[in-house]
Amino acid sequence: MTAPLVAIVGPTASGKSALAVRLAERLGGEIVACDSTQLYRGFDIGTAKPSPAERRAVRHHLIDVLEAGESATAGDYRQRAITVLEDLRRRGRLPILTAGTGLYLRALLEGLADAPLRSEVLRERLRKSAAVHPPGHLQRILRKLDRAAAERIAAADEQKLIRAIEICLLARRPVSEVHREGRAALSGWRARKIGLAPDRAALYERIHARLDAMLAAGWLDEVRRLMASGLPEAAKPFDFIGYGELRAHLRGKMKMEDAKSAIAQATRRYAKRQMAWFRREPDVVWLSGFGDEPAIQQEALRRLEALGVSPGLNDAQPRSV
RNA sequence: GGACGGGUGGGUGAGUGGUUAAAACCAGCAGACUGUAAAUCUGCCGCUCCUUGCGGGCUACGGAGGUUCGAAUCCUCCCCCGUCCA
Repeated sequence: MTAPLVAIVGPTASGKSALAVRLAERLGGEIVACDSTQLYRGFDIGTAKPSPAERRAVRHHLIDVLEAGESATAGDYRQRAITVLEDLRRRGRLPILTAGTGLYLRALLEGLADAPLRSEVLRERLRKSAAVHPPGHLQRILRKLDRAAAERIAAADEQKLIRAIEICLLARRPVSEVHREGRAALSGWRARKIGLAPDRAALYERIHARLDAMLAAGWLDEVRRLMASGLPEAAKPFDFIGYGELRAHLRGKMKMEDAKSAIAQATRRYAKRQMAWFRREPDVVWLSGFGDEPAIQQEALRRLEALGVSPGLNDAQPRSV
């Protein structure tokens, strides 16, 4: 017995939240954020969390579930999401994922390999060792552990090399082998994916307009408050787009004008990376427009209906597995 | 009017006779990515042709001439910008 699940994918500022709310109201659904930044409590404006009004209108999940000091992982996200999905299934509600973080969506839908969790101790050792050795050190280590994996990862990609070495060492066998054993895809659900693909120039305009709106909504005060709250300097969410720049500005290290253009630029690049990722996502029904446009919302509803997702039917559709 | 300094590819900016379509950085474009993913990394980045090659042709370092086998690099004049002196 499988039930439908809707996933809305698309770049930042493409209107995923607005579309999700609309679909949830029409289809009897609840929203499950699939976004690595909205997980964090307190970082609200810059991560473009759904508005209080939207959150009142429709129930949202997996927003504000972590403290700033904690750090999210794809595996952890998957666990939490599965728990939420089971709850929705029990209550006969349609899950609507708003997916900005491609890796998390993939981790949920396709699963992750049964690989060891990250070890901060080991990572720290590797990082230190890389710092005192000539370039290419990590790749040489990985080459000894797993030649194929070493060839796939660029010598400069310290982050991925460390993860690969970590898996080899902790699992006591090559990463390639661990990955080859496959991953446990999500079962019991049929994912129906809607992709938002607005015109590039229009998207960039939205990004700029949204940045102004975020600042007008008090983003800077939010950052000031977060800084004053005693969070560690290195807290993960300060790496999110905008938070670092605004913090630098508040410390007098960056002019507001420069901070703004840096934020806009980082956001545009982020949007591009999201588009590159989602282009490869299988079985996406692409709509060329923004999720808050009525025409796009109508089209999304039509297409979902064609895929067997309709109002009132979601908990009643018999399915052969 | 005079004395210097400077004008380089979308931007910043190296380069002072040949291995230079021109360093580097930024921007831009494309891409990779199975536990940091709003992260991390890679490629391309004057135009054009093809047999896609450490391939051919064309255009390019303010403008016009000149020197030279060869010039972004040297010379002459002109234009523009900056600083200083009148």
